[in-house]
Amino acid sequence: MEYEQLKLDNQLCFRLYTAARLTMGAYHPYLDPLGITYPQYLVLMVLWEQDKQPVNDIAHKLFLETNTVTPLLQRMEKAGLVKRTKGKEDTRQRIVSLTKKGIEMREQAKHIPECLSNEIIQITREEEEFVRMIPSLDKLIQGLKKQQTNQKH
Amino acid sequence: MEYEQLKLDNQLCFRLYTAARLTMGAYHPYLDPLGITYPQYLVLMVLWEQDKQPVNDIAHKLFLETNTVTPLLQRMEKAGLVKRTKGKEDTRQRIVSLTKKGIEMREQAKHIPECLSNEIIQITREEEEFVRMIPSLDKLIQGLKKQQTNQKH
DNA sequence: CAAATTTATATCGTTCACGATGCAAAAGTA
DNA sequence: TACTTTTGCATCGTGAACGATATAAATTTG
Repeated sequence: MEYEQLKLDNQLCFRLYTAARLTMGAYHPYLDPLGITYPQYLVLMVLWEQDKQPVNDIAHKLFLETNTVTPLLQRMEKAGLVKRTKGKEDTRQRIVSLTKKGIEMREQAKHIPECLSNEIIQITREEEEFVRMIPSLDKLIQGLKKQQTNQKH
Repeated sequence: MEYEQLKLDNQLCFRLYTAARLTMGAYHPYLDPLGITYPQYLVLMVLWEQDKQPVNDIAHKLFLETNTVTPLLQRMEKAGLVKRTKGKEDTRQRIVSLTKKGIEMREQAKHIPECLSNEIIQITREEEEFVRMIPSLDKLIQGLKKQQTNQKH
């Protein structure tokens, strides 16, 4: 079986890729009414935890590149969720802060994590094994992140 | 802690999303020389396993929508990897088949899965716990897929 | 202090991903 | 057989994701 490994069935990455897409899809019923996308929801969670952050910090916390986050923030600014102001000590920075609308959305989003986890329990009849995946995923993420930032030089 | 669950740290989906992106990134050093992307690699794996499939079958095996796969295949056709011919019994179908170039690429790609799994082992110093994630991810994928196809009516 | 380098962000081009819509062929129905 | 519905694929528009590149401000260096 020379090509046995080249089968979809045997591949972890394909499963991660698919699981991530479908899980993001599961957020649709909750995010559509708020008029936001999943990546925008991630940005909001970062800002709800700590308001007024430069683009770089947000990107770093989401493991995204700034050239992904910048247009994302521009769309969110157009939607009235955030403001982007020039930094005071460092004028190269853009400090991103929540608008009233962005702050208030936290209240509406409060129950989303619980809803999602309930859905996953209902779908899979098992929560424990997903909680158990978390440390493994973290290890993978940290390792890949380190590896890939090293590769850039 | 009213908003405790609205923290990135507590979310499985964010980890899946990030792990999937970074893992796809880990394929870059192997796929760039072949001139293909990760989703194109997935399509090739589907066709290597069984040549001459309609668009719908490919999309279904990858858990993607046909309106994602169609442009993907068009790009792959332009790159000379696949041919798309009209179906004979059902002329609505487009049968996708590998070209010589597409077939030959299998030989060059043969070692990619092994390389990737070696990298993950090296990065995380542990393979077992990732292998253990596979059934959980499959359960999640199957459950979400069923749920989301039901939701469409 | 001037020049070179680094840093923070933005812009551009390409590829996904997918909802909405369109269209022609096939299948089901009156 | 005519009509309706379904199916298979394509097109369009929007929003990511990211490599490459640009630009201005800060930092380092000579």
